[in-house]
Amino acid sequence: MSTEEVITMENRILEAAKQVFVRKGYEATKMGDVAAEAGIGRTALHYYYRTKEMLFDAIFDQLMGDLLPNLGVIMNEDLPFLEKLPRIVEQYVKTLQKNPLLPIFVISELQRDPEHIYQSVLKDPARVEPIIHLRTQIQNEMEKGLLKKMPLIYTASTLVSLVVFPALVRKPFTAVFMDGDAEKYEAFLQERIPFVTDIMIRLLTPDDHIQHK
Amino acid sequence: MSTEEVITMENRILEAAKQVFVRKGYEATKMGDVAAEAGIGRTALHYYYRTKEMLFDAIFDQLMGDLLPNLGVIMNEDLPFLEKLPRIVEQYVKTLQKNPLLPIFVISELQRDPEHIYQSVLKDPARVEPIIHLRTQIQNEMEKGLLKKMPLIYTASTLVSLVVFPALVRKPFTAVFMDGDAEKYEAFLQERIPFVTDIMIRLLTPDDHIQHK
DNA sequence: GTCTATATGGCGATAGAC
DNA sequence: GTCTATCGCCATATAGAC
Repeated sequence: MSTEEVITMENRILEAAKQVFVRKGYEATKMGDVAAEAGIGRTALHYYYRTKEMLFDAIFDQLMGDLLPNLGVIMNEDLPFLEKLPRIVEQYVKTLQKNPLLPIFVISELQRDPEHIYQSVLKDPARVEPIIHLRTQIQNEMEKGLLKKMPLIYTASTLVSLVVFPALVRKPFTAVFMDGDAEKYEAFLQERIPFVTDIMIRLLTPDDHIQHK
Repeated sequence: MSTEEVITMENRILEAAKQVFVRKGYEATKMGDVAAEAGIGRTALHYYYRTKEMLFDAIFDQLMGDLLPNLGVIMNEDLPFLEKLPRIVEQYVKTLQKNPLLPIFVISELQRDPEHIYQSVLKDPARVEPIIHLRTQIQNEMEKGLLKKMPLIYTASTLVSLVVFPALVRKPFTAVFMDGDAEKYEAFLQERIPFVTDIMIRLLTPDDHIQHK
């Protein structure tokens, strides 16, 4: 599947397009911007990709793929959910740190053209399966009393909110809480991993295991 | 401050502009879109607002103001933080429900032109004061041992993540978890208020008050 | 004060030169 | 296969009519 990174014009363009589209969003990106980033003329770009939409489609799937790297592997491991959880959070946070602009890009695209995202995720079973598997596991463990019973959306929304949102508001939070020191904020995101894990564990541990009141 | 809502052409345009800018974002909004929404000719709009930027500036502050309505009042009340918290969460969630598209609009603008947001928030002391006051209160109560000690950003990021993110991903979450039933999702956001409050309270209650291990 | 005809510029796309 | 000259459209902006 990996064709050893040949440095063709195509690849240079795709790399440039990824950068620019993610940084500025679809609407604000002009073909000229991508051309400049790739170091070619504005109209020359049209030889390789006849329309803006085609160029965008070419990079979109790759970008989506960046978001679920080793995550699928972890989700499929044969461990109780509460033991998987720390590794899921860690992997999730680190993936978002490696792709700092991706969350806002996805959110924006979700607004501009929701179907596009849905299709991209749904068309590849490798992207859906781990999630389905995890959902089934959670529901099973709730049945067995290993996890506190609650509608799945409570679990999902809490986990995703806690992990994704701080990455999404990186810029303003860095400005407000870190005096603009970007590295300090990245360090915070790291330190925060066990903190988030802890919240989730407390949330999902059945009452009879911890509570006493 | 409220000049009794005169229905002038100006007001119609501002109302139209708010709608369209929030729905489509700055880049994707064309002057013609706003004109159509206001029911006037495309070029006629330029009489009232010479440039797109000027029109945008005219509505931007109003939009920001929508986000902090009664929230300031609550923040300034003279109650222990843990008792304020339920009301803050409730007010916050309800404000975001009344302005469903605002969160994503703000996030997008934050990417496009961060300074603009900062200025808008900072220039009005009424918008900053309650936050400063709340911050001071939290720090005081942590000193006194009424709240568990932790860096402020942990408290802030957790609260804001839990409240804002689910509103931000309304669309996809409704599609995935509610079979597209928008009302069910809004109901979920409501039910979720005590759930979020609970997480925050557990997070901030000092160990010696609840733990026994 | 309200609106329109027209100018100006930029962007995406095509046809065709090297 | 690689790139450029050029077209045509659409959006913003202005000058000026009613």
